[in-house]
Amino acid sequence: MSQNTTLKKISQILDISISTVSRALKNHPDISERTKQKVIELAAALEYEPNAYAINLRTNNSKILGLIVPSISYYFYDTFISSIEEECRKNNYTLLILQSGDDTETEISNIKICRHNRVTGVFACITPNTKDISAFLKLAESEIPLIFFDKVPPYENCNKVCIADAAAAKMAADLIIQKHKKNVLSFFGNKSISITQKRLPAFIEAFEQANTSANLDIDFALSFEEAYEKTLFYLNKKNKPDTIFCMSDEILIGVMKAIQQLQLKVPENIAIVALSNGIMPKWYYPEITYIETSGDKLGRLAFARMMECLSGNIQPQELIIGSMLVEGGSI
Amino acid sequence: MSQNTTLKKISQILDISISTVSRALKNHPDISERTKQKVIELAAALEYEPNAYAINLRTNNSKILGLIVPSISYYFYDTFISSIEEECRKNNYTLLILQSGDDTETEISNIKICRHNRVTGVFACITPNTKDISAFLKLAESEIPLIFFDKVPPYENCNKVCIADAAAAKMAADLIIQKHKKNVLSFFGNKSISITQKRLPAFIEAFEQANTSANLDIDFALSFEEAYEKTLFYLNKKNKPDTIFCMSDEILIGVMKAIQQLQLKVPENIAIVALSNGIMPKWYYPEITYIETSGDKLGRLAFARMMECLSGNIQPQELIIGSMLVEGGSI
DNA sequence: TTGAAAGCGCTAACAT
DNA sequence: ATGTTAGCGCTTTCAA
Repeated sequence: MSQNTTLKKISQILDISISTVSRALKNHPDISERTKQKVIELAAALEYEPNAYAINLRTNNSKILGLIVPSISYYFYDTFISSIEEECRKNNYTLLILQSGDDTETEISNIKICRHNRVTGVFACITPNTKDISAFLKLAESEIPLIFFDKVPPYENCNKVCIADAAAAKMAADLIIQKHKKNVLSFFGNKSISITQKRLPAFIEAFEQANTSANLDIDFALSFEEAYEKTLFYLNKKNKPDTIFCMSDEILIGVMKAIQQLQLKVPENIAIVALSNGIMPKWYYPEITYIETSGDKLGRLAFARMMECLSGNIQPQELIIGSMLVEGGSI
Repeated sequence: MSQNTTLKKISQILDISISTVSRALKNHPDISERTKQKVIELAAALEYEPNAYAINLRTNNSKILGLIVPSISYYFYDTFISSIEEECRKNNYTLLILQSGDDTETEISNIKICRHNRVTGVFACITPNTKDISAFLKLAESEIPLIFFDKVPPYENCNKVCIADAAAAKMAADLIIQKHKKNVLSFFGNKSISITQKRLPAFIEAFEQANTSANLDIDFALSFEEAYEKTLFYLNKKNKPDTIFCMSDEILIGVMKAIQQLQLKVPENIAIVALSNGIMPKWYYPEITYIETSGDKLGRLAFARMMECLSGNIQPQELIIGSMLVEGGSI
């Protein structure tokens, strides 16, 4: 029933024109109070629901925002997504969430879905395999505001919203140094993604500047399984690490599995420091000490930037959000 | 640019009528090959993208499916969502994912968003707090197919797609009995949700039927924190359990945190069995033995059922999907 | 084989 | 304060 109530129907019942009904429902000042009331009442009674498609066809404003992300779950994005969702709800936008799953073809297809649904703007976090971002840039050319977040392309001329990757990595390194750790194993993610490219050098530089005698091993893991395998390997060596740094939750999971297997005590036998949005660190005992890379704050910032773009402030900008140390008991 | 290409524009350039262009693009048999080719080429060159809003306004078919779920991440739903997404992509549907976050108001607002965007159908998993499902049922009254999945309401006359909750719980119980466990602690989730109501009695019944001398403790945990606290409590008792059953991933996380804290060896000191979609059990060492409640298969089934509803097979049905034992090393 | 025309539901400029 | 009208982009019936 609510599906069929239209302005026309209301206007016929009330024997007034369609435009009067339209105006009454929008609380237009021209319309008399009496008419307004009649219309609003009837609309409520008939459960009138404006036809979003007609509105968009007419106004060219879908009030849908697209969100393209490698994966919805487990790691960083869930808090980001939740905060964007909340903002959308507050501001009467519909959020269209699309997972690309590390697959560039699906990513392209997701961009098409955004176009097809004529989204008002797009939030995008690129997959580790994304080299060619021309399909994304075309959105921006079509005047669809585009905001990259977290894993962003190495391209200057676009909107980006990132956490302070370098600063966070440095904080982690400084913490480890300050605790006088002597043999540090640090795991980073895919070398070709922006966050690794920012975190890794900052981490190394912090150690160099500290002028410490600590040994620093750097390795990479692209999945939790790989982090697990490699951790086992390192912890079975003669000169085994006293500290492991995990660039991401994914890595943390693998490292912790290996530590469980070897029955090491944290932090007595091995110290752990991670970069995380803070959900998984609480799943372990002792809770993991981490540098918070807040998806929540990042989401709010991205949304605010989107609103700015939509209201005309189009100059590409890169925004950075700070992070902070959250102490668990793992170091 | 692609934003502005319309049938009209193409028709003007080619000096033919709009309807001919429309037909040519749809490969309508009436149109000559020559015309078709010309049109298709030009459309490609101008990056023509059909206006979904105009189509929907005309045809009343949005090809958007809504998915309303308590939470996108961490636990069961991600595999379910991914498989639905894949089916949608294959079948040219857009999936609108909406999180309710255990909040009934947000859930209602999500239903409204579905209506507003005139979705073709809705998949819904209700929150633990949802008592009143009338807003959902109204969708079905408006002839929007509605398929509940996983956590479904206690209401006969609607479509449901569930895992074999009772059978899965029985499998877990049988496994524990067969391993001659003597002191079993079992954690269940919120008593007011359907899956608990199905799993709990089946679990208990399996023990009763087995006529074992084993002691069975039943308790409930609504969050991973609660599972953690309660596990600590039970494991510090004199007569401590030799086995813990976890009804969900959420509970498993809490239980495992307590086990880490107490430095118990799995399965020597304590055995674990869970119900899970299989992602988290692999995060622990030894990997957790679980009864698979496959979100993936459930998603495919739900989608297939949706397509059936859309093609007219509207009789409410409850579909159940089997589960199976996946051995880890935790019992 | 192609074109003309109506209409989906709505908004907004232009009457009155 | 209210009505008339045109048109957003598309599909589809009817006509040629």
